[in-house]
Amino acid sequence: MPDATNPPASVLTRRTFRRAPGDERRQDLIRATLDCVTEMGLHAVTVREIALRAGVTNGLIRHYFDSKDRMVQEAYRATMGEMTTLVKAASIIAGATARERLRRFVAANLGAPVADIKRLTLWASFISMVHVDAAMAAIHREHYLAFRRELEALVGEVFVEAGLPARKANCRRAAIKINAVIDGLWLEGTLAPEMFAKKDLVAMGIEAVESILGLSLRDFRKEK
Amino acid sequence: MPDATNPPASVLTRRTFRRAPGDERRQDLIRATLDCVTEMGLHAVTVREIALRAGVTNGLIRHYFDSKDRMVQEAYRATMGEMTTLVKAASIIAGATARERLRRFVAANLGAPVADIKRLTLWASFISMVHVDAAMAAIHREHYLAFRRELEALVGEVFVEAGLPARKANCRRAAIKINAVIDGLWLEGTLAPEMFAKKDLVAMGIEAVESILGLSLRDFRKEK
DNA sequence: GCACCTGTTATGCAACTGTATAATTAGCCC
DNA sequence: GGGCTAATTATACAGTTGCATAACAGGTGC
Repeated sequence: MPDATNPPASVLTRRTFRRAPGDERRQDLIRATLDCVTEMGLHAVTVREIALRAGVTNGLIRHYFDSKDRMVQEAYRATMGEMTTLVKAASIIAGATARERLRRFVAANLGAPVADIKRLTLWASFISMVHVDAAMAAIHREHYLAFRRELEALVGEVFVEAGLPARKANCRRAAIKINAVIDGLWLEGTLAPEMFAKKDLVAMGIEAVESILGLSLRDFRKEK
Repeated sequence: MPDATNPPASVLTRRTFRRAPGDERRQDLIRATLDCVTEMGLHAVTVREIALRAGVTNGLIRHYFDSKDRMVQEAYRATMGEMTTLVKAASIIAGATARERLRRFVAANLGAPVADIKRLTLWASFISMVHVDAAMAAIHREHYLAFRRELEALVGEVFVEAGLPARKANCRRAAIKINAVIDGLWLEGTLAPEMFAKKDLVAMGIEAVESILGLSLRDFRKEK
């Protein structure tokens, strides 16, 4: 099966290759896995297709992962971690008020590159495994809790900043509701993007969060 | 492969069968498909397993469906229709106020049998196909719009009942937000059921909807 | 009770699947 | 520059997959 990088040369030559340093190859394989799930759906993913996309032969996969299932689990972990990183990067800015950070948190979740149909396809594929595969369930749980904990802390700061009591039970309740709004709008907006202007989606998210918290998220210090 | 209902008898006897009337067999096959997706995940579903569960031989599937993909699509349509029916049945009650009906609508979405991990597994499996399969995208769109249209109408009635202006744009915006809250809480509560008391989830849903609408959903006529 | 239609079974096939294994070779250390 | 190690290729294998086809038989109409 000669390709551009490996011309047939002589009939009996082996394909040339390079040894990838560090865990570069591992990353490539995970990335290829995610691409496959995105484009073909989890049900159609095969180790051969993954290897093809990563530019290696299929035997190599078993050198890096115990099994195909294990590789898919790692891919799940990777994609969730990526989303968390993206949202954190967008919302953690020095010197900003809690309100401003919460607003950015919401906006980051509902805008590019998080609100993306490929990402949603990955997410749904993996979520569909939670009931079937205990390892996937554990990964889900881990990331859900981290997400909500972060949101809960942010809500607490917002309450304090507004001079309101920040009782833990209240923060948790609010965080659960806000988490729901974010997830739901992310789904709606990503699955039917032509039905929402991007800014509208973010605006609705912020409005809904304001309603739930019972206070404005506008940053008066900055916005005059 | 003899089983209980078809003992080997003589070595050369054919398995007995009955001709199912109407579309009974079709329904059986769809139900079997849904069971398979629920228990094994979409990626592991095979026509043989489906046939086994439906109590027929695998060749029969092609007699009812053009292909496995087509059968999965029909199963998607069926499961979404079922959820819609369940929610409608719970919220359409004669003589109730719009507020009461909206409250029931929310409760029906967040309680059994809609908030169920098996149902969520089905839903996620199918959603993961929306980006890959145009037919699945069409089915999703159809049901999403029906759901939101229903919710939009209900919100309009609630506004009117409360003596507020029910402008279409406002109703739509509110419906989108409420839809998001319902979807999000449904996800959270179903994926991590041990973290929420059932009544709590419904209570949070109703609270959030009340915040978004800016009015109470308590039915004063009935509740004293 | 016979014939006919079609729902149903039985069987086969070629392609594909995940994984195991052995042979190769790239790159590093001395 | 000559090994040594392990990353990588190549190949094989047994089981599975969706689908096609032909034979069969349940039920209906007469």
